Amino acid sequence: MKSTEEVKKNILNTAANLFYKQGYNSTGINQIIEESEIARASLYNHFKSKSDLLHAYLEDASKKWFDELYKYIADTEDPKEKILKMFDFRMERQIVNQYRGCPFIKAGAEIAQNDSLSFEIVDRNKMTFRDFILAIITDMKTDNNNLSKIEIADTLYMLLEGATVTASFQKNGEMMQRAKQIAKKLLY
Amino acid sequence: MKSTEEVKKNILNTAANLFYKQGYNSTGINQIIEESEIARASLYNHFKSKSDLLHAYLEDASKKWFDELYKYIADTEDPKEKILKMFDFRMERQIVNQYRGCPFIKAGAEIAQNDSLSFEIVDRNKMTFRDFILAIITDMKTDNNNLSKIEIADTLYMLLEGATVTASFQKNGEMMQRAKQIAKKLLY
DNA sequence: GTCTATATACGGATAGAC
DNA sequence: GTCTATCCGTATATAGAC
Repeated sequence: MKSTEEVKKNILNTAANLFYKQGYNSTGINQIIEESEIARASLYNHFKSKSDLLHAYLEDASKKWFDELYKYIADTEDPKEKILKMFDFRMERQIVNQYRGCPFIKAGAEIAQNDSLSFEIVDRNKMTFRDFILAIITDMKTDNNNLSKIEIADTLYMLLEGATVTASFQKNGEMMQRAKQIAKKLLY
Repeated sequence: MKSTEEVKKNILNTAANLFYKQGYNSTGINQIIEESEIARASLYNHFKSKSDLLHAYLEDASKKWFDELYKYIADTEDPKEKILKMFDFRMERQIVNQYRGCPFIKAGAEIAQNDSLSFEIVDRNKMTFRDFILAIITDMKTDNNNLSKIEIADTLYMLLEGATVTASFQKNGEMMQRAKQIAKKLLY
């Protein structure tokens, strides 16, 4: 009925949802196989361990995250508007996800200190995002002779991360709105 | 030999270390009682459940965190220097703790969505910190007529949170140093 | 490749002796 | 209040049939 590749995708999708919503450590293999409606050994056929599944999830989620971001700002031309749209992008995601916070930071916060591969994937995600912000800033005229373009990009990046993490325990988007207003003032 | 209050403190200290270093979900009751060298039922005498222990840990750690911060900046008078010392404070802690990140955000990232008490404690910790920054900024002359004092405080707060969380997956303090440089430029 | 059955360890929590 | 013994559920992972 289902191809082996579909089985794998199915497992990955189920795991992605559970890992994000419940957390990695709070999600058991049993629940994943149950909700995927596949056999236990099928999971271990496609992924050699639970942490292997975590790595696959993080890689896949990161790819999808950027795909969605690019799509979200695709028809925005003005660099400053592009930046502000990033705030909207992350705010909308947080609303949809009931302020569970950034999936990558969330995963990074609960994995063991020796799981360097997970940290690496999270780092790559965040630094790619930071570089993306910087690339947009570079295309921009700024009269902020106090901060360099790199510093502006870093500030925007940290505003976004700081605001998103704050939203995750406040369970509202107030700080994200404030961050956007600050960004607006920094840019204009 | 040991008073009942000492037993409780002992359990709390052990749990604090393990919860922060290994994570809450990765730390079992068994390990806590073993390393505390107390009996299983003694733990349940002092704390009615594992999550009760978590709440006690978060409250206690928050109190100690502010105690240490106040001590750290006690002999600094200049408001701007006080702010910069906060960056140093958090950087030093991250070095000591091998870049495990902020204990409150770390806990907030792995607890269940319905554990509202934990979120509340984390939120109180962070907003008290944000208000403390704002109080210092209020005492300050700023020529930044672009951002209001509240916005400056929010920016500094988010720079600190964003940088600390970034350090936790990069496993170095580079972004925290950058954040401090940016803060310096924002303040002077 | 997918299945079920099972191995083995540990999770949180409680009962009843002292 | 502290102790040990134990309950029951679930954890990750593997073996062997089909």
